Amino acid sequence: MAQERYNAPEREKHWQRIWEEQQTFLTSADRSRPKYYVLEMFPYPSGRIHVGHVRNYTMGDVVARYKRARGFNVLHPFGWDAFGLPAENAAIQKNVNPREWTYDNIEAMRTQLKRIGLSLDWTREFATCDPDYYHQQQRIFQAFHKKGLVYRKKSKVNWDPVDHTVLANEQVIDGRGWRSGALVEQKELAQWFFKITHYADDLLDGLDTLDKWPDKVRLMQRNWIGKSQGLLMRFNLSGEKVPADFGSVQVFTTRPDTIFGASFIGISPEHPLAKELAKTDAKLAEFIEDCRRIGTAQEDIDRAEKKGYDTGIVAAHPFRSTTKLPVYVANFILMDYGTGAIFGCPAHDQRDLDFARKYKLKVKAVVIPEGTDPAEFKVGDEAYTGPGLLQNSSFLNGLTVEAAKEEVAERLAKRSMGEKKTSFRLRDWGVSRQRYWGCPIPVIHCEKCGVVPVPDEDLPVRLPDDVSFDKPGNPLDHHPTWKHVTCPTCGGKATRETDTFDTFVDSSWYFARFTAPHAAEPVESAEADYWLPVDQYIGGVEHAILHLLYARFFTRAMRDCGYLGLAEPFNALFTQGMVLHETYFDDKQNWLAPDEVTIETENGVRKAFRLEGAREPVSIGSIEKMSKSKKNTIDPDLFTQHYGADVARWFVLSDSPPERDVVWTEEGVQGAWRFTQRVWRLLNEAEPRLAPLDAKAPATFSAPAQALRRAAHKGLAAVAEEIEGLRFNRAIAAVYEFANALQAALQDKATAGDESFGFALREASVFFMHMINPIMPHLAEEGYSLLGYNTLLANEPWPEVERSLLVDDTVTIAVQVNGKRRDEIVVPRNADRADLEAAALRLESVTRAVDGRPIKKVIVVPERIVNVVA
RNA sequence: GCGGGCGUGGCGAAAUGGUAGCCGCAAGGGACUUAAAAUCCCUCGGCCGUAAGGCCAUGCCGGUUCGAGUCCGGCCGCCCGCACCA
Repeated sequence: MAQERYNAPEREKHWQRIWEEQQTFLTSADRSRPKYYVLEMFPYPSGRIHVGHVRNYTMGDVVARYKRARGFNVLHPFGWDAFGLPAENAAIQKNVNPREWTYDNIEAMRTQLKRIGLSLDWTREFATCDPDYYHQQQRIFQAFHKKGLVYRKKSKVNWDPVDHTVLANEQVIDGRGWRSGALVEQKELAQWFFKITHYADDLLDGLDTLDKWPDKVRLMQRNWIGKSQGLLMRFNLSGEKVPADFGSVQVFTTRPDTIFGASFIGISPEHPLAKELAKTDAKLAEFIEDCRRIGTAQEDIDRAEKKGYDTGIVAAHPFRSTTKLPVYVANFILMDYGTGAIFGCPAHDQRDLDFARKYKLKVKAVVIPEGTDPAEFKVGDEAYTGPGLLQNSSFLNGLTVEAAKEEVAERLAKRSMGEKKTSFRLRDWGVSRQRYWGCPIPVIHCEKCGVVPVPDEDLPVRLPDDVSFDKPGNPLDHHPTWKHVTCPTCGGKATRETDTFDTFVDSSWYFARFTAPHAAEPVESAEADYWLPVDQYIGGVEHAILHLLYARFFTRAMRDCGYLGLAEPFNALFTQGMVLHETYFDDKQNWLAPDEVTIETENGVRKAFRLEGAREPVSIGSIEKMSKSKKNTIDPDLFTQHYGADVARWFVLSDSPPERDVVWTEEGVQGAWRFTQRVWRLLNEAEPRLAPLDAKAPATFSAPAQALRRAAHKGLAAVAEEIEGLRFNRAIAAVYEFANALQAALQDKATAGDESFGFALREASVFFMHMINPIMPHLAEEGYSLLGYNTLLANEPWPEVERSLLVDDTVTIAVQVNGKRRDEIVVPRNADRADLEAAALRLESVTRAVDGRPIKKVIVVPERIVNVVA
């Protein structure tokens, strides 16, 4: 064929210009069509897009383009999660202004993203650091405050004494600040909290309605909320050492039924009683200090041995006055959960058992599995936590675990020694950050009036631009003038709150703001009511808990403040996999980037060589998540300039299911690139043979024409179905399958001069462009234009398939003998059971396999299988 | 430790309880070419067999079923999440 190669980079620019000129992807105000809101999690503007972005945004774009073609009114917006630490780090390291740095990054990334050809409505773009956005966020805070959903309390933070800054858990490495290396201190600071626990039950119950979320994510949220029903029990204390005001200790338990198996009381090292005792007990103080040194990291706690300190105090058993329980301070009891105190029942709790064995405490089994002889039942190294009947338990003997729980609760309640209590693991959301680059918390601290919200007319509280990062600590705090204000209530001297919001606050309502991004209110009811919820939300599974839980909380809180009319923001959630790449390193353990090496295959073994210099051999490492530190990244921008966006879009969705990780390989890219060229070639071969644009459908189709039509209609239907299910890899397989059929049809000499084939070929070619359009929109427009159309494919509706062409007249079904496949037969689709049975029994292969045995029965499943049982 | 998921060709993968391996990648052979690239055609799970055909095969062992990659039970291995949560 004489046609030129498809010049993707050049043609892609062309079509992107046309789309932009014609405002093709502007959100329509048309309310007559059903709406569809597709959203991908917005990115942090780091400065460069990476391949993971390409995959994430392409997935959303495929859905958006497909739904548009299906007649939906689509909202597909984009924005920037633009507050956060990296901007401050850049300010410190490169002496740039965080605001300028951020907006420069946004500018650069927007340019890169536009080269991907995403069908976004860019008129709705905003960044969370836009004063307009954080202005509205401050107003939401005031509304939450008024509603009682916000409060201030003292809370522990990781404090870096050198940098004068609060550190996130991940910034504390081996107990030291990641930048300063200073030993991190635990410090109490007054912090702002959102009362997410107010919605704990609702957030939990709501999960049941989210049937289009991955079960995994729902389970993670359920565990995070961690609801448990239990009992608060009071134990009276006695002993010389009992401090004043500590006559009793409150314990939370989910196993009150095991009370007769109790052998000790355990309290957290941070429990008030422990702290009080430590004042006069130096050894205890030392023990508590030791516990603190274990740290808060999961790994450390896991590795730590269970340890306790006997306080010498004893607690009275509530039902058996002769039993006294020693009170231990124990390192495995968390102050944050329940009451920070437990009663230990070693036989039925593994941790208690480990503890009891170490300190030689009594282990008494009080629950035994039904049907087991109590005399035989022994607790060894494993606690028994299953169901069973109570024994050795006075009035509880013979009861089930459930009944015993009730009985204990009732008896204690009568004596005011216990009450039922539901506990949640979920804690209120601390939103204060001692940082500059975030949304200012709009309150003023006045010596006379206390905490005063900034009045609405004074909002927004803007971040000052003239900040200095010369000194350690929060620039807002040591800005010469910014924090000094007069109190809005009394007019006296006052200071601004210098904390800013956790950036998770910014991302907790942006999806709502997109429905009316320029409104003078946080949201515009009519718009929000029309567009919300998001119909399809797409993003990384790393946000499975925090971001998604906070957004669900915000939606409820905003509903209760009158902003929104719903509880659940995201109807369907999809979590996509990461993009991985092989790694390379030299003998000095220096990582090498993919474009610094060349791969050659010698005797079937892949070997890597350094491209520059002496071509020294280098090692091929494992396949890992693309990261700057391992240098195994691919720059989508460079890639797009060379191969085009369509190749990148096609490749990241091919091969692997979208929820799974995909490995970026040069071979895979080549395959995608070859396919774009093949599409172009096929179209150019087809074009001269197409029926004219205005040709009427012929009355009858030749066999090859009919076969092509079947392939086209089946292909189109398959692509539609797979995109609906977000199975993009399978959509791509269906396109390949159709392309193979089209190619075979074009090579078929019998079609020369066949008019009905020309018609079928036009139809098939048009369908072909529709099939690839969601994934390779530029090539699809180019091809559509080649076929003689002067409208944009992006505006064309998805063609209707003829259902009759989706089913074949004949089917091939397998014939089994005793469940083993022996043959296959081609039969009319509607052949009845008797015909199928007869056809199968006629087969020589069946006779041979039956080998003279009597036939017991024949299983016939029309259109599926015949199984002869002999 | 607890919870969840996954184990299928050389690789990524596909398969409403009904012909295991669609599609792609890699590999091998051939055509075209002065040559290469590109493209096109063929082969491609393993074993036995000249062939026809047969046997084995979805991590391992068992079960249910006419029929199991798929359902159930028990192991083994890998991955992910987490909360020592009373």
